[in-house]
Amino acid sequence: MSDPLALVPRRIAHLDMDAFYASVELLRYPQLKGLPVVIGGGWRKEDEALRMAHGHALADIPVGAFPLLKDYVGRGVITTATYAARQFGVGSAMGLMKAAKLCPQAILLPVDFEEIRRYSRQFKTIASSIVPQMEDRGVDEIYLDFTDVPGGQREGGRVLARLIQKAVFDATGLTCSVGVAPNKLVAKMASEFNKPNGISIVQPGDLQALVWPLPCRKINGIGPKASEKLTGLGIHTIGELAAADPQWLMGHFGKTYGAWMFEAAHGRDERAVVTESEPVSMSRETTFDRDLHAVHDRAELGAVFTRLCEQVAADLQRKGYVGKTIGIKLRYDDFKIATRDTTLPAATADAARIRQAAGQSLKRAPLEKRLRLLGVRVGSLLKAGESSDKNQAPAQSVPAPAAINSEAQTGWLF
DNA sequence: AAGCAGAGGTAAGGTCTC
DNA sequence: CCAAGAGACCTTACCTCT
Repeated sequence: MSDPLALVPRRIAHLDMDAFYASVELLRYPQLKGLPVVIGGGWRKEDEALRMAHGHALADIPVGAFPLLKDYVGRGVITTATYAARQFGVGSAMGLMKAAKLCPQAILLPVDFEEIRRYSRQFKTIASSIVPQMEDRGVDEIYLDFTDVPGGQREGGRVLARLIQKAVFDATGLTCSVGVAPNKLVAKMASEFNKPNGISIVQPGDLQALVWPLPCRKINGIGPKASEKLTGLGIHTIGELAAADPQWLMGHFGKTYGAWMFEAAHGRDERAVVTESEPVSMSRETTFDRDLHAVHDRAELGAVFTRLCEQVAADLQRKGYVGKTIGIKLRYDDFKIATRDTTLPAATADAARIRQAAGQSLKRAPLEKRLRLLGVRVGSLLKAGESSDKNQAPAQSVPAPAAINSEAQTGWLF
């Protein structure tokens, strides 16, 4: 695919569904169109009531019957906000309490994961039926390789992008934005240029005009930390980053990351569109309603801990994986995070074994401060069928049976 | 016997993404 | 006094084996 001798230059598209979670809800509740709506938070009684009480005619539920952001109590964040809500300054990842101050009258709906997955599958099926080289990038995004698709080069990819947009809309009623560029990096940026329901085409020569004026943060891979550090070094735009000395960047950001940044600023990216991949880890985590203390709230914590292990075990079994690195994650009341891992001699998907190993991990973490979040992760995954035959390994860190007993003696339920 | 280099594993922390 | 959940990947440190 990424044949360097290819006669035709690559044309890569990035497709991003517009305000996906919110748009899916608007399909059910068209009466909310144009109003500030945010999706997020946890499950609440009134949400269930909303859907049950009015049952079959969702579109007839009066706007006044919907729960409002200002009435929310809890620790959730916003997953998606409609464009009307974004006018008020609320947006993804913002705490709901903070958002309620900015836009109290916004309607708040919970995420309906089943519905989201349904539409997600639907738009991906449509897109891949037109462009088979599709890379799944989560629930609302994909990359498509236009290069070898007949007509994929026409107008730089605009014709094909338009076709896909229309097909997705006809099948789902949802709009998306598409960027087409010589590679994934630039296509990803381009899909943002014309949101919502837009298409933007970037040719190699357009980099200077379209990309260089943007802040470095727009590069997928430069997050808040790196962005902040760049600003401190006097680099604000991608153009400035491109003009920086690569050696100097490597000095400040490390060899790998510094070199990558420089390449990215020049719009260079050779990554292929990857049509399939295996998961590396699976995890479950939860934030408590209130901060818990390991000693004082021992029982509550133990119950949550067991449930997380059962959930992750069920996830593994359902998807047919086993794993041997069992980890826990803690977030303390000060938001600091601690993780601990234990590697088992053999991969497992058994809740009790995961629980036991996770307990080993947890015992090694500091438990003085109050806890806000607890998580359980299983890594080093293998397909459940294939036993890990080779690499039965030194088995160094096997928790000895004695450790299990001593654990029982401590009375500490982990 | 001791030391070193390289490979590979493991553990912990951090960053980034949607 | 706000700030979810799930997952990927990177760096650093340390260990063991050869």
